[in-house]
Amino acid sequence: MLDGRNRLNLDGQLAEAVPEELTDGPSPLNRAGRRASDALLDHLASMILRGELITGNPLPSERELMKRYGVSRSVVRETIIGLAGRGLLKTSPGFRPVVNKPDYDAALDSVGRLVAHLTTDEEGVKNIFESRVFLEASLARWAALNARKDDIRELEERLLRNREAVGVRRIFEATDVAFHDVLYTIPRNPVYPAIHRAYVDWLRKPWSSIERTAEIDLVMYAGHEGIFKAIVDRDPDLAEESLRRHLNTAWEFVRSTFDFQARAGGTARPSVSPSPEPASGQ
Amino acid sequence: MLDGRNRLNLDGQLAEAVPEELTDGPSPLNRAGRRASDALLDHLASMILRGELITGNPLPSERELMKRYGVSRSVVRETIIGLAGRGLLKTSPGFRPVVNKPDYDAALDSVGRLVAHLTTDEEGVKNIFESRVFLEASLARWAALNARKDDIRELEERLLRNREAVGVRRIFEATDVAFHDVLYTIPRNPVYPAIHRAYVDWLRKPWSSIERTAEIDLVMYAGHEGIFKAIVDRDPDLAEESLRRHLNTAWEFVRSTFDFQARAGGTARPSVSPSPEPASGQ
DNA sequence: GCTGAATTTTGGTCGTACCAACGTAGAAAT
DNA sequence: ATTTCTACGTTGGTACGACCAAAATTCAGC
Repeated sequence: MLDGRNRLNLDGQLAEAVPEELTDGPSPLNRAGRRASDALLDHLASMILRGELITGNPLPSERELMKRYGVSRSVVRETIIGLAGRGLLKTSPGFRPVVNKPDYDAALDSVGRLVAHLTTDEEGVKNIFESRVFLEASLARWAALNARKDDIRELEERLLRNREAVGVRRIFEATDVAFHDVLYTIPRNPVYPAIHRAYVDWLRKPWSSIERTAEIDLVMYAGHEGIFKAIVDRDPDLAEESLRRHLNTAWEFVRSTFDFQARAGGTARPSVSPSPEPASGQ
Repeated sequence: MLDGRNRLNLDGQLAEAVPEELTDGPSPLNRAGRRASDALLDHLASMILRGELITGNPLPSERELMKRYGVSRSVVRETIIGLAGRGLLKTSPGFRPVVNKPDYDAALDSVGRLVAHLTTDEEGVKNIFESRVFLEASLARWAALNARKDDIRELEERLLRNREAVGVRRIFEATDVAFHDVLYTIPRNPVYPAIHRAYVDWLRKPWSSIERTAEIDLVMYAGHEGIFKAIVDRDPDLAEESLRRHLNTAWEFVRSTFDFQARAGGTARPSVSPSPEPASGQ
């Protein structure tokens, strides 16, 4: 029996919470051109957001849902896809969708998919990167002014780890990110760490394509050290300045990679397809 | 006639751009558990982002698409829903989906749907608001250091308009937003104005529920004036400080509204169904 | 008890069918 | 000839049934 296992905790709730929209009459267009899948979507979305569907649990099977709500499988599937698109479900082909209550991370993540396309040209990456420098510089300033002792201890520790990783690409990158991350946690607002993860994610591609040598790592590390010292010295202007300089240096490396890749894939549409040729069959 | 109207310009392109994934073999699961709708989605997404599908134009009919790509209607529909979820299409029941190339605004907008749920409690609003204060304070500092003459002229003009609107709720709010908006445009990075619109959007609900009197408007205006003067005087610290103080004052008003509204919540649908009754069956 | 084969369930896709809302085109009326 | 009305085709929304292959589950055999 699979009674209490992969059935979520919605055996009861669902049954009665079924919106009238989904149960009224035969099955034609539900009132006012509202899609059945939209109604179901709203319903499930609401359940997820209210915590009635536990995060991490799989959704009931599609066939179960269609029985439960009296809709066709098409509707169920479209609903699921819609929810997934909104970040309320994680789907992977062949598996049950998993409930994914959104937090700041999920929110940023959903932008990510769009931002991804904005970061295909240098212009887009530059805009994003610039905003990052701006924010992070402010965070550095804030840190210099407000960091607690344990914040500084954490910063120092991660700085050390970064030092030790010089020359070891993967680890250096990780410790690099980890160091910067402290800056985002100091204000103790969950929004910032989420933003940081988002930045790292968005800029990962161009970032990871930059050259890496022990010398370059050392330059980067030196930047971190400078930032750290300025914060320890409680010098906001210097902290900001150091961080700006550090990230701008990094940007130079990133930018240099664009001179290469910026070949075929221009910004607008040089478009590989030579001409639309409106004449074809049809 | 409907010849060149609601057919987009993709008669030619589509035909040849069809990815092999969608054409190979009979029709079982396309390689590696990849959903056909995902493949189609990527394909269309790419076309939209590359401008091959013109923004504002309707997509071809579903039946047309299924013929074109050799997939079933289910796949086409699921693709469309997926694209809509990503903000690449605007759909309204009964009408053809409309191409909607995303920009920073659209990106932020897609987060909005998720953020909306995070702003239902004071905690969430506070986090968001705090991040706004932080960013805007930095922008004020930046403005004090780098604003051009015409930036300052613009700022002054909007400050005046704001002054004139004291006491006239709707107009005051608009000019208020307009004033702040200048700060976001000064760095000349399209990301910031988008962020501002997003903030305004997210915080609109709690914001618009605050009390409004001529006196309060005057306090707000005074805040704007202080910020403006600090920027004109090229005093970054004062500019930042003024802005912080200004927004924190506003926050006090916002916060006071939570003591009231924190009743039923009433985000989406006041919903006829009174309560989910978390204790039923199972 | 644990591994592996047999079986059931489930997601992915297809195809067909029906409804209601439009829009078009042709027929009918002015 | 212009307008009006009606029949028909198209389109999006939904339902149902059928397959396949990959999971999940069960069961047999070691």
